[in-house]
Amino acid sequence: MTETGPSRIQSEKRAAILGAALEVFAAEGFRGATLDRIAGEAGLSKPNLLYYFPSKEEVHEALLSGLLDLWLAPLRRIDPDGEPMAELLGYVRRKLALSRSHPRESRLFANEILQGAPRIGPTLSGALRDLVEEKAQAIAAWAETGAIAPVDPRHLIISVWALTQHYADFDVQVRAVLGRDDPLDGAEAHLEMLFERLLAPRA
Amino acid sequence: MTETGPSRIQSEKRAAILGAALEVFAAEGFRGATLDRIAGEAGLSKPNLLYYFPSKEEVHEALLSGLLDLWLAPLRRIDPDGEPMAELLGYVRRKLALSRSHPRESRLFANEILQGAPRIGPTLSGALRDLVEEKAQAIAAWAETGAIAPVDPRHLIISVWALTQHYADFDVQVRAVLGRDDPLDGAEAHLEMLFERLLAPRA
DNA sequence: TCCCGATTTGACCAAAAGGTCAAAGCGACG
DNA sequence: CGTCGCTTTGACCTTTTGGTCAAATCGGGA
Repeated sequence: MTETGPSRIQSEKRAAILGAALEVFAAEGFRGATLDRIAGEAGLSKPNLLYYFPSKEEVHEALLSGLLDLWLAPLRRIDPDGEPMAELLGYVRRKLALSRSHPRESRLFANEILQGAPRIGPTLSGALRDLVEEKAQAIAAWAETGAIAPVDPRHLIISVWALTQHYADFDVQVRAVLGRDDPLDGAEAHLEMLFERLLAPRA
Repeated sequence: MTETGPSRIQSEKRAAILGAALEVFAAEGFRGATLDRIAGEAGLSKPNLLYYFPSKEEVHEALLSGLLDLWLAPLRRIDPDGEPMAELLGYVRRKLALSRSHPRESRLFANEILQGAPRIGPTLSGALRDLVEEKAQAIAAWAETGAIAPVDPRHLIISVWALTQHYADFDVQVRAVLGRDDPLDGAEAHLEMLFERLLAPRA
């Protein structure tokens, strides 16, 4: 009964495929991506790719599952018992860091949402909604005590998503406007200031 | 030499095609969209569509050209000689209104940028960049006089884009979280407040 | 070294998709 | 009401693409 995990070559090839697929799906969307291109970028042939994943759909699925977890981790780490301002600014910082470190994941997610979330729709109105509701409660409580200025907690969260993800998803446009090497540098200071001003308790 | 414009039927069919194409390109991206679907949605056959436009590329091109103009109109209307706070809040309001009235255009644009702006790339680093630079100057001047709080003008503009477009592009996600009929209603108040707090002159 | 299962590949298939074309249909104007 | 040009269509072509399969190759343990 010795459970044999996937062989070394299995994990390596599967990882290579997922890496290439992330690149291609993020850049072209699901329908625009081709197995040939993914296989080529992963350094193997199409039939070989199909040996590791039964279909294009399943490759995509493998990427998407788990993505939401990664994506929501920063929000999840908000601690209702922490110092409100620090918690929220920390959230913004973590989310922006994620955009910088995982731009392809961001674009993969953006593609899925843009297309109407055909594959993760249910999760959105399930787990996602629940998590947002939970954290919104905490934020609302903070606002009530006056620890932060009054805000609509849900729209606040949406604002964090919009502002941080934009730098990854609209990278080319941001670069065209800023013409800088790493636009994320300036973004960090800007966003920190933005949320400080937005949330600073009123006198 | 009586110039005969396009016949009534010509304009009608071309408009129908562009409408359908906007819908499909926005939802599926360029490569994901098919001529059959566009033709079907426009109420004609594929060869008939090809009678009005020489190729899929040209349909897409027709949509994209002019889109940037529409998209940048709100920014263009910022008046350097106007009242700073009113100008900027007016800009936000106009941009959000555009997201509400033209969600498909927003998604078409998002798709193009996500895919690396293969078709409007040059315009981005040309006309777009120039316009942003021009308006950034005005905003910087306002900040200098203390009429608004100090901000990085370019990142401010990017923030407006991110926040307003997000409501159109990520519509399904926003709806999943808010569960409301029209999320844009709450958004307007929220964004107005956000930018007021961000830009209100310091004491 | 030999063997057997894991891995890889070239050839192939069917469906989808962009595009062409000649012929048929239609409509406005003389 | 007949004609001529604008419009529409079905049939067809080629390329691309997701996927299959049998055969070949590889690689590590006995």
